[in-house]
Amino acid sequence: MPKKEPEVQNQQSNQLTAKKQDFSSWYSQILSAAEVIDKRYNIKGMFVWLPYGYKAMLNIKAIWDKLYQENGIKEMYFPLLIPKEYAEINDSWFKGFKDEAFWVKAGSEKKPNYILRPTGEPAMYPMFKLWTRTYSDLPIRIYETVSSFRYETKHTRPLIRDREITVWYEIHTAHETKEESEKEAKLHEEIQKQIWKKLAINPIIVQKPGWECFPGAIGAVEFFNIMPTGKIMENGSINLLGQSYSKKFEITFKDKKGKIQNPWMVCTGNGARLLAAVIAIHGDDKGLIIPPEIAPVKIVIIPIIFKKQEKEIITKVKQVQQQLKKAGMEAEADLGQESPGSKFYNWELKGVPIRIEIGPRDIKNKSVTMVRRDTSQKITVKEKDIMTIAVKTLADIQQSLLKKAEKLTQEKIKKITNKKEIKTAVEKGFVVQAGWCGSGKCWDKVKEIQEGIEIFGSQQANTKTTCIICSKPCSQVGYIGNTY
RNA sequence: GGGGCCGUGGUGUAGUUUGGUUAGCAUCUCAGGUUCGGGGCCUGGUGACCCCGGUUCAAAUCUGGGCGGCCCCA
Repeated sequence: MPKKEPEVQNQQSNQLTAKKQDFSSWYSQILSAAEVIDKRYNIKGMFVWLPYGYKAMLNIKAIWDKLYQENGIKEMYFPLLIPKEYAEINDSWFKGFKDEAFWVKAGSEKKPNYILRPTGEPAMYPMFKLWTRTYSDLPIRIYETVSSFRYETKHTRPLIRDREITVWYEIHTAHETKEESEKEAKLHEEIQKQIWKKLAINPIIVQKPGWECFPGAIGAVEFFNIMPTGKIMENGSINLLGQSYSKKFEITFKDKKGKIQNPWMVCTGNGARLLAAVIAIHGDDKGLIIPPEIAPVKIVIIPIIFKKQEKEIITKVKQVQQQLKKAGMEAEADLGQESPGSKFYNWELKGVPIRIEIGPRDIKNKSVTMVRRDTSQKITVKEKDIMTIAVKTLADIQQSLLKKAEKLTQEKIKKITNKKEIKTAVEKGFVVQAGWCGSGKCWDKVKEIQEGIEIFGSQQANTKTTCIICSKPCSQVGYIGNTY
């Protein structure tokens, strides 16, 4: 039996593994250390959301709720159980999911008759069929936030690939015309861009190759993040379903001329991966860095207590907290017994954007000490200026996080023109951008380079270019990388 | 689908090769005291060998099976 290697990076249990050294370990440790989730629930791929992490997630949910509802998309709720007969309507769907679904058996039944929803279509579309009779019943534009369940045998990773996909929203719409559905899809692209802005992340937005879309779909736009490892993570897609699903599920309407038609459909969705991206992209060796727009606690106030002035200091801490709270800012005062240094470390782990320290020195000067989580910059702020400076600093943190994330992404994209360079570039942790003619032939050739490497999407090129594989002139670029 | 590694207090681990003392350490937690401008210190306390068999005077250690976790390859 080989002797176990001592875990060097874990000698001090309070210390995170360096993010650059081993991203996987860092990610895993930080989820527990920052109290995002508790992974010890005894089903692979399922975990417990802890209050702090769940609040961050729900703050993201609040963003999508607001944006979708403002745009007239209504929230609904469908049952988690899908009856077998609904699932069987779409045979290709059923074939794909029946072995990777959780089947549910009622007490006395011999065989399971229900599936825990792996996706929403078979729960929703039979109802769409009932609701749709004439063109005036359209459009249908609805969404729900719900869990999805997939019995994945591949290895799971919290918030990224789970067996219960939690806090997941999915939007389904049905329209009279193709044009209308395309307009809807465009709207969703804009809405998702706005969500990403609140997360201070700039994703790569690409057109998905047709053959990679849902069967029968006519196209899809996908959002990707480049992870610190250089691997790419799909993070949201907008699918133009065409009429394939409405035909399968026999959703029909009478148009203005009385002719029976199938509506054009769009679906899109996302969930906890949004938070995973925030954690993975903004976090550093000290812990999380949560963008102010979604931070569960925006400001933490820590008293620096000296015996003689204890009361005075605590009073001021509470006073400042009240002042911030009145202005609608989530501020927490940490009055615990640990030493200040220990509190600093803990709140940095949790990624609270601003820390305010109040000690004897501050009392004397009628000021507070303010520290930014992202830059560790420390400033002294006069008491009367706390609000203004805090608001300004939070906005500034949001901005500079976005800039930093954008820079990181750009640095990881390598533009190349020689196909021989693809493999080495990807192995070095780059995402490759190169001309691509759009053909399946050349797509296959890229896939053949190495297991895992593929063109995951394309964009219109700024200038004319040539395909990296077949050298034909073309006007689009493909993104090549190693998928998560 | 194929292969490898591993299950010890809440967490991270030592001990397993060669069976044998009260299962060690750190951290967390609890009580008390003393501290407090970057993980303070002292004293005391609670808490563990994944499950079921087998071998043996004796099993965390060897062995069979189960369950669970991690990793690699297709």
